[in-house]
Amino acid sequence: MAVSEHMLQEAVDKLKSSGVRITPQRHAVLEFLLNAETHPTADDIYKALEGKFPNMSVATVYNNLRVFREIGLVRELTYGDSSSRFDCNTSKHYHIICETCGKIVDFHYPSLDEVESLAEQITGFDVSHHRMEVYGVCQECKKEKNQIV
Amino acid sequence: MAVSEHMLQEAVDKLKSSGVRITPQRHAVLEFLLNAETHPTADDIYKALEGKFPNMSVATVYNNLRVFREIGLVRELTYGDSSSRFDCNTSKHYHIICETCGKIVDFHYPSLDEVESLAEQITGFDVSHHRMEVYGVCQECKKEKNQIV
DNA sequence: TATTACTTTATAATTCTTATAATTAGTGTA
DNA sequence: TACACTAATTATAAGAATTATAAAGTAATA
Repeated sequence: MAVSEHMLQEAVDKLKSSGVRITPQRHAVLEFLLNAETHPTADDIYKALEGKFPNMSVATVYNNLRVFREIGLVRELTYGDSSSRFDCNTSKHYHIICETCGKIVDFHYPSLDEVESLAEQITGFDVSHHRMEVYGVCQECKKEKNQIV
Repeated sequence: MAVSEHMLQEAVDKLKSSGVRITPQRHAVLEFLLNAETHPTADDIYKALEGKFPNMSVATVYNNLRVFREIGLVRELTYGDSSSRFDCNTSKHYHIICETCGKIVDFHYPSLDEVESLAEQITGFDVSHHRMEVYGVCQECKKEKNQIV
């Protein structure tokens, strides 16, 4: 129970007010996501909940993630070669990704409103949001590299 | 021949100096990418070159795109639900994407070196680069929306 | 020209995600 | 609480994008 019950309750309320039923599976996926330190894939979630719900289908995980995303409880992060990762976007933040081990670390920075407004002026789009990721090599992988050399 | 022969030659030289053979298929993929106004998918490229190379395999397109990417001639852009798109990253720029029709438009902005150096300080990563996309609705789709209403 | 290593081709396999249909189970109301 | 309505879950299959494999072809080099 790393995360406050409050946040979970808030999320459940948001689902209810959107007419979404609270099933045990759905509740478990939501709880897992809120407590996740990492940014899990659908399969991570599936594997984590297999013990509690031996009959659960992968489709259920995907269905629920889609519902959460549509309501705005969850952000879907898509990167190069692997599967999507899911993140509870409670606070605005960016991600920095290790090119060696794939680790994703949160990283706060004042939101780039300036970029959005400039893009709007240049392109004539109605801007809704933006995404940004920084790539590099994390400290652990740097150490390993040095040891090999 | 929208793109200067110079750029193509430069790219070919870069491949040669990396020990990569210049085959007709490889040359064609490269040329197509350099001339592309859009940001094509692997399948776009495959379809475009089918006429010239009736026996070409999709795997060849993927193989060559991987080679180009590894050498740094091409950037792979991954978005939500569809396939990767490929972009010759000759000049640093960002993309703005229409949430309605999926169109991708280039968009120049002073590179955010500040973000990179801050991220480096906070996280201890060795930063190599970053990506950013702005999302919104393009002018054409805005017009259509208004007409429907 | 012969050899070697790299490429292409054709095909199969993998992986991630979505669709389908039947069954199960929440939720509001009497 | 029981009922009925509808949504959600399950199991399975299908789909799409990408990668792996092995055989055949081809460029580069001596």
